[in-house]
Amino acid sequence: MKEIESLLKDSGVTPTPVRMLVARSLRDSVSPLSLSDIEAILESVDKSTISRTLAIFREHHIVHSFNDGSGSVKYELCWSYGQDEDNDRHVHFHCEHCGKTLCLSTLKIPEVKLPAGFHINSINYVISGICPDCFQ
Amino acid sequence: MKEIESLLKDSGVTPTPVRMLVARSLRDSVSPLSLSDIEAILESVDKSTISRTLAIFREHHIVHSFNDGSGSVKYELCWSYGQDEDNDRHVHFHCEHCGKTLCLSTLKIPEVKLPAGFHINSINYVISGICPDCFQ
DNA sequence: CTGTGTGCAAAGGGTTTGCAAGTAC
DNA sequence: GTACTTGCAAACCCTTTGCACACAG
Repeated sequence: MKEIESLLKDSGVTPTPVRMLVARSLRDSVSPLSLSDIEAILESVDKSTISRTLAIFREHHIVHSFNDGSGSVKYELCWSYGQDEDNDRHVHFHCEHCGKTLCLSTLKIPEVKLPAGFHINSINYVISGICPDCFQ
Repeated sequence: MKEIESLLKDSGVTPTPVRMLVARSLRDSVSPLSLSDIEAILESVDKSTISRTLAIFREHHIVHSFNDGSGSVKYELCWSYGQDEDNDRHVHFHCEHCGKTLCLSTLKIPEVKLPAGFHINSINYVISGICPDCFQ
């Protein structure tokens, strides 16, 4: 597992205590987290600071964000940093019952052939439904 | 082109003037619209009414909504009403420059094979990038 | 008279910004 | 001292809700 501190440094971000905490929360979570998820985990850190931290992380491609339809944006670490860029293009599953968003890292997003002239930055592939835990 | 009035009636929704206007806005737009897009088109109609109208449309599967990452939910008519359900599972493209979201109706969302136990309700496939008009 | 539909104002949630105090170099 | 980081409060955007009036059957 990559060291959080060197991940930040290598990305050109000063590893302050708060930034380490935010990055560690994301690393230790089994699923992507929203700003308020992180706020709940790091009780002592202000949400505005978390917001700014996540913005910095995004600019430096330490995290990527996506919208799972839950109403709040979710963040996860870009572990593909420095590797094959496509490593982070995987499918997410949003459970409409428990509200969790799962990261199906083994499922790569199938690409489609766009008409000429479109330039792709990122792809958001979210499946909504009921997860195995919630399906009785 | 299907008549708006019969679309509403057939779906069990009373075709009031405001509802017709909202449905027509969606039908006449080349791209999916947000609540505030519709509010801007229908200057005289209150946003709360539009919000309630869209909620009713959603319940009756007259429109479907999705999140393009722009910050506001986009709506479009379900033209596949009464037909093959998968007709509406197509790809969207969100331009990060002009902010428009295009509906690539010819591109069906490629499906992935989920592990057992997941139950799919809907799939959201949005590509973000620069559209041909904005790419110099 | 009773249902339903609508507009206005206000509240709600999620996120960001202004500003001032604190910290590191 | 200078630049960066943080917390608090307030603002912001988008959407929904409460309430009262209007209208149709």
